[in-house]
Amino acid sequence: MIKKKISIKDIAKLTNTSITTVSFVLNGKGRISADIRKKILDVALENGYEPNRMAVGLRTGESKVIGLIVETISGPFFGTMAKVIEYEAEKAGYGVVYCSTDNNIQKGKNVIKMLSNQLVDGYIITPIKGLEKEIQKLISNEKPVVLVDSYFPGIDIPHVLVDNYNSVYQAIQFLADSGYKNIGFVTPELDLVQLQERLKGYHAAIKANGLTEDSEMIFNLSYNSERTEAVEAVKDFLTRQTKLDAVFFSTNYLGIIGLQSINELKLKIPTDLGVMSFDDNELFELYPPGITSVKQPTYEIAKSAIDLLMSSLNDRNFDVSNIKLQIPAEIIKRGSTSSLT
Amino acid sequence: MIKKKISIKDIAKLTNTSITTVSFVLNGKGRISADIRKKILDVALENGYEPNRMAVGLRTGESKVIGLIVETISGPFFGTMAKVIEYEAEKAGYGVVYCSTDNNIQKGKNVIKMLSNQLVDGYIITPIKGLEKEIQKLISNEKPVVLVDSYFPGIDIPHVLVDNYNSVYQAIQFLADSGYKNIGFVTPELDLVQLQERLKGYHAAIKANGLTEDSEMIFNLSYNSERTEAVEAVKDFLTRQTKLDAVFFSTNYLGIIGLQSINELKLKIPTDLGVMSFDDNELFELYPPGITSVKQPTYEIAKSAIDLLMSSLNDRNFDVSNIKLQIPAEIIKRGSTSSLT
DNA sequence: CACTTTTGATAAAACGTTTTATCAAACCTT
DNA sequence: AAGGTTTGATAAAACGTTTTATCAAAAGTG
Repeated sequence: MIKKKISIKDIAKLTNTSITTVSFVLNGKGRISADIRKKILDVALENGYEPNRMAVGLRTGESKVIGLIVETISGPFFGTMAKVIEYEAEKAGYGVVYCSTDNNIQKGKNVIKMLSNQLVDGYIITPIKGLEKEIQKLISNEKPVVLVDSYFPGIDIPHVLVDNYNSVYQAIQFLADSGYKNIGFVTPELDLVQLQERLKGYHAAIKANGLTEDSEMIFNLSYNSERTEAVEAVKDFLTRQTKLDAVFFSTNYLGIIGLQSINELKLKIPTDLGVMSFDDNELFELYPPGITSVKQPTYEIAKSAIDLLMSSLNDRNFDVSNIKLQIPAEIIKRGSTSSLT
Repeated sequence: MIKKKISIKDIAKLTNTSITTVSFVLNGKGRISADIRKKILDVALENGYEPNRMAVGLRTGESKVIGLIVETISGPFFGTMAKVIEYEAEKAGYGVVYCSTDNNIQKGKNVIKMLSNQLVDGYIITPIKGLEKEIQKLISNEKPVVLVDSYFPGIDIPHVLVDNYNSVYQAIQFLADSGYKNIGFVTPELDLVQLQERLKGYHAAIKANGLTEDSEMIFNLSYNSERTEAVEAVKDFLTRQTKLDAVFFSTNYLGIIGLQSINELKLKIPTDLGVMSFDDNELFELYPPGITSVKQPTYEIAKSAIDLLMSSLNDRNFDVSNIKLQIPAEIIKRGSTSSLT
């Protein structure tokens, strides 16, 4: 019952032709008469022929697989990202492999090494500091790379991400317009450009609106802490900074931590405290009274990234190294920021 | 600057040995003297040699990649699943490719076809009706398969999933013990065994506790409806069935829809209505007053599945076809089911 | 010392493709 | 009809491994 996979050689035998002829027909190359062509195509279809990817890969040096290296494989950002990329890749005849770095440099290096053994034709990567060399090596080995969600300042690698600075600026502006005066900022203690830019956006908007500036109102949360510890830390921050009338969480994960903290402190949103978070999610939509958020254009980011990658894959001397997209975010207004109404 | 990848042949040349010798040393096979061995190893390390997976795959017929085919690539079930499998696979020197079926038979077939071209050595699949033939073909082609989350009744393919029947039975039992008498059941109109078993568990527990039995209290929600439609449908159901004092949602997704419906109807949980859902998630934890849920042992399921797959991969004539694991779930008790306190 | 056995190393085939170079036959030219 | 050109088909090499079969030299045997 074990049916051996049929090969190009078998088809040649079955049709009294040569391997070359079969290959030509199947790939639409060479010049083969219509009747032989038909005969071969028929036999191939009949026997459900599928080329051996390994052999093709070995011969052509292409795997028709792209690698998606992401910070963490759970999370809504990854979800849509993966879906879009999978869909687009499939249309172009590519498969997708996913890997996660978990914000760990060593793991990132391993993952890249593993994928780079001719396993993958191109990469979409959410980069983290420390991986600059490895990623540049990929590029110098002719493997196209597109970064998403972050980038390496000063290094010319194409990337596409949300406009962190301006979206946070507008978020804080929105809070200011809503009447908040003392706006706190909670951010993870991670050395990532995108976080720094969010912070810059915050600073700029605070200054521009003449709101309270106080470094005490900015809280750097240690990234490694357990969830419960993190909640405690945020609670601690919120109880210390009693003057706050609103708080902005710079990441999705932190926003959730924040909600839990606020809930445990029995603070009322938005009357005791206005709340806004970066990166929308389902919880923010449903959690009463609805949490105002900065919604990343995840679909657009993913789509641009895969399009970019496909372009470099299809046209090897199409220089993409200077393509740097920053896509505006959308502010989703919900009940958590309307203390005045 | 483009450094060509070094091959076994290059190493042979560099060390004045033969290809065979290098291969033997690198794979710990054959018998090679210690000094030659050292020389080869040194050169290999120095030049960062990595075998060409394509060539190895072509020669050995193994790709060292396993395929994970899942219903949907977002969602918390997939998240942990992927993480565990990735981790365990990597330990054993395997990579992982992910694909989703989106509950669509045709897409499932495509995905399997794509992976089966010698691209993948083994599969972990969340099966859907209609894929029986394709999956059996994989097995008869010597590719190990482990099903998760569901299975094909009457077909001997190893699988591991939560004990749907008993966990829902216990859930309803818990609701009964909490004093609820008129318990509704909302389930997607999908022809999946696991859903049928959840429904059976419901029926059995209702009967065993002498609670109100009424087919009107069971609501089959059309799966294809848009989210807003789904919410309207559930709202409609809840307003029609005024006698309900509690409702059980048979899937995570439905639980969320349910929460939104209940919220829009301005019903109070748990005083107006007790709420419980299958499959825990972050929203249920944080959404006030906390939603009681049946928490799937996702980690255990994933771990068992990958262990099983690895066993069949490592020992080809180890018969796993009769391994059928049903792992108990845990009931997470929260505020949504305590109207009496 | 003449032989068998063990040791250490290798040549060569095979895996299934793609592609280049080649070639005979058929078709045009004039 | 001789030369040139197009057409249709193929042989063979190559991609980078693994593995079987082979073999010379070294070591063991009586």
